[in-house]
Amino acid sequence: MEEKEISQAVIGRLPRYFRYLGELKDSGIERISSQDLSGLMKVTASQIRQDFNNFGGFGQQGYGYNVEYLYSEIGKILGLDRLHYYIIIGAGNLGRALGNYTNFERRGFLLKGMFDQDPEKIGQKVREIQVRPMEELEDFIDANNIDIAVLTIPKAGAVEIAERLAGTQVRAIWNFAHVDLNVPEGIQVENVHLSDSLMKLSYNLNRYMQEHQKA
Amino acid sequence: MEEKEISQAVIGRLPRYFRYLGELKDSGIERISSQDLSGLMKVTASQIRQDFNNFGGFGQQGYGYNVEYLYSEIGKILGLDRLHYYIIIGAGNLGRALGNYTNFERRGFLLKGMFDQDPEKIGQKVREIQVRPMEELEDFIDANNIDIAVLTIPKAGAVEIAERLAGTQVRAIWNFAHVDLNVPEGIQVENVHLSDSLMKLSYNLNRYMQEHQKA
DNA sequence: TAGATTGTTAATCGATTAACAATC
DNA sequence: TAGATTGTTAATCGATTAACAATC
Repeated sequence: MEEKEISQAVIGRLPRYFRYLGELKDSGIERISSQDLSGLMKVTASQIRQDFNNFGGFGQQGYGYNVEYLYSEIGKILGLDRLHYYIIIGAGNLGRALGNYTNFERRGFLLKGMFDQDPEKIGQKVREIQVRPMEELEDFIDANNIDIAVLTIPKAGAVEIAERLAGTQVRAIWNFAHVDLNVPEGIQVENVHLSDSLMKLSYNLNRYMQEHQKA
Repeated sequence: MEEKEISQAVIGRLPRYFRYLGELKDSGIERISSQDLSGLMKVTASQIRQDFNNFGGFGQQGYGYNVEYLYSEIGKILGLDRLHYYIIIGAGNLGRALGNYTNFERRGFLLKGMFDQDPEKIGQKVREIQVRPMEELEDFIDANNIDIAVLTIPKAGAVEIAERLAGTQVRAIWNFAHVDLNVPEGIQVENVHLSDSLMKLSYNLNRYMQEHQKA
């Protein structure tokens, strides 16, 4: 069933290519060589060509890559050519912040619902979306063709909610809870562990200061 | 000046070790072998031992690792044994969400100030912290021993603000703006590109669906 | 002591970079 | 055609895993 199986290292670089190509496109640039893109993005031209060739040849010898075409192809690879309906579970600060972040809509990610277990929060509005009680989760997912769930609840409840989601048609969880979810294969999980990221920054900060004998 | 230079792959795993060890500690477990930790964390025992040995031997043959000791050592490596004062630049939804996230305080990251250029936002409060105008940035950093700046502003202004920060004592930028900052070496940048993360999830979701011929 | 488990070296695997023939 | 630049193979580099001697 598997195709060639692209490594996650490559996938992880695609959004950045997509961003740079979008900017090139917006500034009216028609074509670009791997060499020029390399200079811009500070990665090797070799890596750029290898990465793109994982998906078949997008370029042309002697010419380079057509910016608009490449942009659109990478968008397709990333699944941005179709709509995704998502819900946010957890209407706390972070959940509401993400719910208000309208940029995702531009990429085809449409917020359909928000959920929380706190009676205080139920009924509150984020943009046009009303916060719903957790009891309605499964029915709502069914009725609204939800395929992505964003988890912005404390770690305590996250594992259990992930299990509930596994029983629905949701096939992707964007997990902001600071815990590793254990979901059946077939459900994709992308973790955003903010405190891990902060600790990494802290490590690099402290190491640099030590190496340079700061006060 | 460089020491052994630990790879970022290893650094990236430290916070997760730290989290698991904290949980083990909290449940009263005194010691653990790389093998048992391996089962728990779903990484190889070999990798665990290699990772820890980058920093010198924390274990003991025939015994394993003392949970409390290892936890505290990794904390030190991550720089969590000292206080970090940080500011948030950009008092929008995300900035306020992060400002309200009190868990960082427990790790020694103390929010000292918030900044925004929008006159509407200036004076607003997040916890005890009042949002300040951008003009006060440099003086405030100086006066309050800030070493970390969190950037939660739109990409348009981020590059310029990063340049301003480069002239201050700030030595680490936690960047949520969707743009690559160009700072002098010596300033650490950790990017959290949420839309990149969402696109990665989208890729994996779509690939899986295609492979499994969903409707 | 015998058993367990680390620390560390060696082997493997995968990802990145270099090189160059194919070709526009 | 000559020049440019890809696509792709080969070489290198780094990270992960396996193996085992050291040692608690």
